[in-house]
Amino acid sequence: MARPRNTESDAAILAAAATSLRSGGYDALLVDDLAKRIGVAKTTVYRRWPTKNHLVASAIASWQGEVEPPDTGSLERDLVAIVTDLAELLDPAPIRRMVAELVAASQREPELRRQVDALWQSRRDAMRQLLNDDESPVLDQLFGAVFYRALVAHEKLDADYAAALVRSTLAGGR
Amino acid sequence: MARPRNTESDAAILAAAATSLRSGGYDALLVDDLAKRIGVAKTTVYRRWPTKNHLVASAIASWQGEVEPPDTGSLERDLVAIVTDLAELLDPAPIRRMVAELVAASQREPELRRQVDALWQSRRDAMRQLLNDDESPVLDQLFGAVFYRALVAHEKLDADYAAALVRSTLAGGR
Amino acid sequence: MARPRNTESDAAILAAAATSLRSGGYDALLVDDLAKRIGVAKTTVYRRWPTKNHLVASAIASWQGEVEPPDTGSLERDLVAIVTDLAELLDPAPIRRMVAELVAASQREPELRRQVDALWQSRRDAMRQLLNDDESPVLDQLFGAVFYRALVAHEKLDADYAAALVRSTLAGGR
Amino acid sequence: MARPRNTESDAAILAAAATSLRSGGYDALLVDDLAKRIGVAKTTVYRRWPTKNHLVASAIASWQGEVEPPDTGSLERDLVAIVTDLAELLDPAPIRRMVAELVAASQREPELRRQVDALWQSRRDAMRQLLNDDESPVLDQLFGAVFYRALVAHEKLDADYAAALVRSTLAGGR
DNA sequence: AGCTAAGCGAGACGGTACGTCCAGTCTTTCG
DNA sequence: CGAAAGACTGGACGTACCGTCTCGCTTAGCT
Repeated sequence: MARPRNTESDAAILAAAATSLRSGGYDALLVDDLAKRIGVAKTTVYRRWPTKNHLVASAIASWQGEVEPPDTGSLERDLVAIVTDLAELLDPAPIRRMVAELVAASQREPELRRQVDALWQSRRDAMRQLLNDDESPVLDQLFGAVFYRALVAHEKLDADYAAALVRSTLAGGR
Repeated sequence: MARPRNTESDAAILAAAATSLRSGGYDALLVDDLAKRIGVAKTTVYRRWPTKNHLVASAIASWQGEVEPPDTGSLERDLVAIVTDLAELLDPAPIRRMVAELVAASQREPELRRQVDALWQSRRDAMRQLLNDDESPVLDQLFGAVFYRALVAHEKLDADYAAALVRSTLAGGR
Repeated sequence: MARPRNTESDAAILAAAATSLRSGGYDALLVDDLAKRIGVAKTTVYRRWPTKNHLVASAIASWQGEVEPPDTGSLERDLVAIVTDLAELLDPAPIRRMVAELVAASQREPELRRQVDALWQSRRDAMRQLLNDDESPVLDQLFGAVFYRALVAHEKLDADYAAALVRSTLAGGR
Repeated sequence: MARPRNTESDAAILAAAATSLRSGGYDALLVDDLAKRIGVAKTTVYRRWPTKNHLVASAIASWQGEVEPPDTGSLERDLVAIVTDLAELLDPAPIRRMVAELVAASQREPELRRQVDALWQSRRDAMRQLLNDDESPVLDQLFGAVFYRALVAHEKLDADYAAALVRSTLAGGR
């Protein structure tokens, strides 16, 4: 019944936030600047996201399309598809940096956690469906390895690695 | 001729920093508070560490216990020992929070990265030695799964999980 | 031809405004709160009064009846009647506070000035009529003394003072 | 033992505050601008005065000139001197505006009141001494008339008026 | 009876200050 | 020179409140 929120503002803010994040990471996103840049009042930002952190979470979530569960007929090929997609997503340094910030922020703020978790949800769903086992640690092994190389080991992530990882996981270590 | 530095201050600062980090992570460590709490001038802190980040790095480095490579005669038992150790280390929420902060900070600041990496080095070395293969993704699968559950999936980490993870990794998924 | 304004809203708004003003003065009157409290839209307030200041002026004016020029047959008694009335009006601290705000606001905003001036007009008219002299500073002396004690000197204002003031003014100082 | 406060900053801040107040009254004094203008961090201002209001109070207190009690041998001439001085002080519109703001603010904040009262103190003292009567309403009549014309009646204040006012006050109305 | 202009509740919006928080640097005095 | 104390710069954050705007709905009164 009241004046509806301007959905263009939502989009503009998210877009601007994403741009800032990509360019210089978390610290490059200044709420004041962002608002000024897109011609919106700071209050309009804070009405939508109570905190810079919340905005960051949304910005990332927004730039992430849904992931379709692959269906190549082969479990291995399907797994490779999913893992490769994630690996290539997490390879660029700016992305690693931001994902790391998000992971940290999601430990601090429960609200944010939900949004960040949602980021990976479709990938998890696709994987669970393929594995057909709700308990198997295989999901952790595959996704974990990718995150681990991105955030902890600082190693390269590409299609070759993804393939090797899936192969190793399916075959077992000795 | 000049007054020597008070080495007790070094220790006190590191200890206080570690305490803060454990309790609330990176953001809970405020240089001002820390100095006041232990009765030291802020300058005394900054004379030793040029930056909060450097201090954090030192604090972490100081508390990293060396991990002895186990030798039970069985590869699986050895792996379970290492993985269980890490899993139990990363189970408590405050630790997760802080590790997440460190991971994020280490993406921001290259200097910090080296120190944070050093934190896990002895575990990596032990694992590499057991695996006897510098390229195998198995290390990523094991450590990655543990970090993943701690930081991304927010799931429990205990000895049972560690054992199941090792078993799954060695046996292979199907 | 169009829907008429709801006159009950006028009254409710004025009443609520007066209450706020009495309780905590100018700063205690928040248009948002006021509207919410009485279940009226902010626009309904602003349709009637273009500004918080205008509303404040009306609120005060509304609670102030017209002042009848007294006619006791004696100039002194008439003057005492008028001055006592004003003095007793301006004695309570909340009123002083608000009058002070109005005086200040009327310096800022010419529009408001007219309304605030109107507040005192009937008293000025009555006085002028009694004095029968458009130039005499006596009006300033009488009204001025009362305002001065209320706003600048922070001294008591009661019937006794009013009588003494009139006496002194008529008699002259020495 | 610690670094002492920079007393020049105190003075510079007060001077800048006074300038702002004179130019446009209370609302023209913006803490941010002020700090920027004199090359000081906002925190340096807030370290000294917890609030804009406190700063305003100090600024006013700092600029109050002492008034010497005149001694011409004639009561009337002495009174005219004092009243003329005040009248000419309060004639310019910007001053009226600011005085009105101060009067209002001093009703709001007790701390401020003391400082604002001090502004007029030496004039009151001089007047009391001349009148030689602690109770006489004559002081209220004279000062009150001037303030009244400045703040309520919006009428001219000059030496002629001051003389007429003193004459009227001494002679009595009728 | 329907059309229309305005009132209304709800709340978004632009704008502008305010006061707070912290990192890192600088300055003073003492030992 | 080292250390304690704390002032200082600098810059972002989130809050508060004003006055305007835009919805969708309601209510006269004119045709």
